[in-house]
Amino acid sequence: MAKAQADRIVHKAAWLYYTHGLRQDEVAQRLNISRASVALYLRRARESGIVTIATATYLFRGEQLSREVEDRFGLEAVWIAGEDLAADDEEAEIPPLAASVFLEMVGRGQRVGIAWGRTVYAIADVMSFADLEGVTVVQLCGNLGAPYSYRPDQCTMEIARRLNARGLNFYAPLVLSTPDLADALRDEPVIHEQLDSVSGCDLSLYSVGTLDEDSHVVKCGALTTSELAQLKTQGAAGVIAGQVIDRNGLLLDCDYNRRVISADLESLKAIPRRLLVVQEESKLEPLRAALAGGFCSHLVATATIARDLLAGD
Amino acid sequence: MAKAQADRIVHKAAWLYYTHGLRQDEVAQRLNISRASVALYLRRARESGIVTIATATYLFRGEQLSREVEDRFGLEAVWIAGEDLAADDEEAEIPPLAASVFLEMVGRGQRVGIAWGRTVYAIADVMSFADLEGVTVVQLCGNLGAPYSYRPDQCTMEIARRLNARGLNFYAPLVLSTPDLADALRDEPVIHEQLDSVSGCDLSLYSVGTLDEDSHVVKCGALTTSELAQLKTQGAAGVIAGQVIDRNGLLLDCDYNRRVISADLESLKAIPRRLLVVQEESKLEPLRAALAGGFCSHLVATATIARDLLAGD
DNA sequence: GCATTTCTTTGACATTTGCCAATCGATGTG
DNA sequence: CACATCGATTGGCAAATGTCAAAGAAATGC
Repeated sequence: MAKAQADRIVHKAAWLYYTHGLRQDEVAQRLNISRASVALYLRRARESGIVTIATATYLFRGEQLSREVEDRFGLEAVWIAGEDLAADDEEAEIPPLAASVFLEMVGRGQRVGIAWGRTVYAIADVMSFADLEGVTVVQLCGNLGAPYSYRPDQCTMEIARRLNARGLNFYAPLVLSTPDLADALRDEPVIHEQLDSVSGCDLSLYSVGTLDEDSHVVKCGALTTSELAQLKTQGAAGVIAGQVIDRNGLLLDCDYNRRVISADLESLKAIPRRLLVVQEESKLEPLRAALAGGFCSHLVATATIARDLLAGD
Repeated sequence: MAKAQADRIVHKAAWLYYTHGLRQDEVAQRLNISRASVALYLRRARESGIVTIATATYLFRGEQLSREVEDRFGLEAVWIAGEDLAADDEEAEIPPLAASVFLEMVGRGQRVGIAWGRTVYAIADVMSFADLEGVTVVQLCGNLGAPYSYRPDQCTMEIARRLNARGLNFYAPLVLSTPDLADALRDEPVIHEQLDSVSGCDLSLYSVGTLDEDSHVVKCGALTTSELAQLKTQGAAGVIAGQVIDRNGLLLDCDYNRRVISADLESLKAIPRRLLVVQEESKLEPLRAALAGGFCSHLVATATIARDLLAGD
C-alpha cells in the first residue's frame, strides 16, 4: 500500500508532465512538492516503465539490404543495424535495436520464450522497462553456470522483470552426464510441463551459437573442447537453445544432444514469430543453419552479416 | 524519397538521443549539424510518432471505484479520471486519458471502428501520433455536418493519420429523409461492404449520446426538436453510433432509426473490445442504456459518473 | 533568369532541467 | 531516550534544452 501510494504521486507527476505537457515547476506547484522532487519522480517513472519512451525501428527496415534478405530467405521482417557505420559500431548497435524490436513485438497477454546466450544477455541488459499486462516469459533451455552476470534463469527473470511479466523458470541443468538421466528428468512432470508450454508461445527471442573454441557452450562448460571437435566432424553447424544443429538446421544425432534438456526444436519452429538476433560476423554459418531449419521469422543483424549472407548464397 | 531522406536524419537523431542517451550536442556533432537542428528534429520525431512517449494508464484502474464498476457491470476494465479532483477538472481529464487507453489497446494489424461525437472528436484532438503498422480505421456511422472542426469522416481520417493507419470512410449521410431511400442506399455495394466490415473490427471507440435539447444529434441537425420529444415518449434513452436505443439498450422501433445509415447494433456488440468513453455527468442515463445493451466492455469515465452509476443501481 | 515565396538551418539567448550536497524525517537500536 | 541509519526531500547552481529572429537554400512563379 505504501508502495502504491508512492507510485501514485510518481504517476501523477508523469501524467501532468508528459501527457498534459506542464513544466516541472507547474507540476511541482500542483502537487505541492519541490521541483527537484518532480525531476526525481519523472526519472523514476521513466526507469520503472510508468512512462515509456520508444523510438520506432521501422527505419532500420527501409533499406535495400533488409528487403533483399527478406526476399531471399522468406522472412517476415529484417532489421539491419548500421549500414553506414564501421563494423565495431555495428555490433554495438545490435542489442539496443533488438531490445526495441522485441518490445515492439511483445503484446499484452502474450507468452514469450527466451533462450540464452551472450547476445540475449546483452539485449536483456539494455532493454527498457515496460508496463505490459498478462505477459509470461518462458525459459527455453536448461540452466548452466555463466561467466557473465546472468545465468539462463536469471536472464529470463530479468526480462520478465523489465516487462512487468511473470517468469517461468526451468529447473534443470542444460546438459546432464548421461542420456538416461536426461530422459528421466524430461519425464518429470514439472519439467515436462515447462517443455510443453513452449509450443504455446506467441513469440521467441534467441540468438544462434557458434561451435568454436571460444564459443558460448564451451566457455560455459556445456561442451569440452574434445567433444566439440568430435561434433564438428559429425557436421555440427550451430547451436540453437543449447542444441547442436547441422547445416540444414536439423538436430544432430549425437550423444551431446541426447543429454541436453531444452525446448524441443519442433516446438521452437512452431512458435509463430521467432526473433533471431545475430551480432557477430563469426556467426554466419550457424545463422545459415538456423535459417535453413526455419528457426527464424524475424531477423536482427548487422549490415556485414546481411551482405555476407547474400554474397555466399 | 526526399521525404524518406529527411526522415532518416530525424530518425537517426532520435535514435541516438532517446535510445542511446546521447546529449543534443553530442548528436549534433555525430551528425554534423547544429544543436538547434537536433532540437528541431527531436521535436518532429515526437510529433510524428517516430518517437512515442506514453504514460501508463493502469494507475487509473487501481482504485476501489473502478473495481466496483467492473464487478457490478461485468466489464473487462474501467478507468476512472480524477478521483480527487473537482468535477470540472475531471471532465477535462477524460480525452487525454481515453486517448492513452485507446493507444494502449490498439495493436498492429488490427481493425478499429470509430463512431463519432463531441467526445470522440476531443479524443482525436489530443491523441498523440503512433507508428503502428497495418492498422485500419473504420468509420462506424454515416456523415453529417458538424459545428465542430471534424465531421465523422474527418474524425476517422484524423485518427487514422495519427495512428499511421489506413482510413475507411463511409460515403453516406447519417440520416436520410425516408426509410426507403435509406434501405436503397444500404443495399449499394460500396455501403454494404463498409457495413459488413464492421463486424471484423477488433476494437471500437465511441461515446454514447444524450437526447436533450442541446444534444449532439440535435445540434448537428440529425434530429429536430419535435422528433426528439416524440422519441422520448417512445422510450428513447440514448444514442449509439447515431442510432436511438431504449433503456435496455435495444434499437428503438421508430421512423428515425429506419432512416439512419450506420453500423448495425449487432455488429457493434460483436466487436470483441468496445471502448466506451463518457465525459459529461448528464450522460448517466444513456450510459446505463449502453451498458444494458452490451455496447461496452471497457469504460473510461469520471469519478462522478462512476459514483452515480453505482449509487442508482 | 530574376524575384518571390517557402522551407531549413543556425547562432545566441532565455528558460528549463538534472544533479548534488545539505537537510529533514521516519524507523530501528543500544 | 538519545543516537545512528537510511531514505525522501529540497535549495541552488551548472548544464542541457527550447526558441526565435536572422541568414541561407531550395522551390516556385512570372
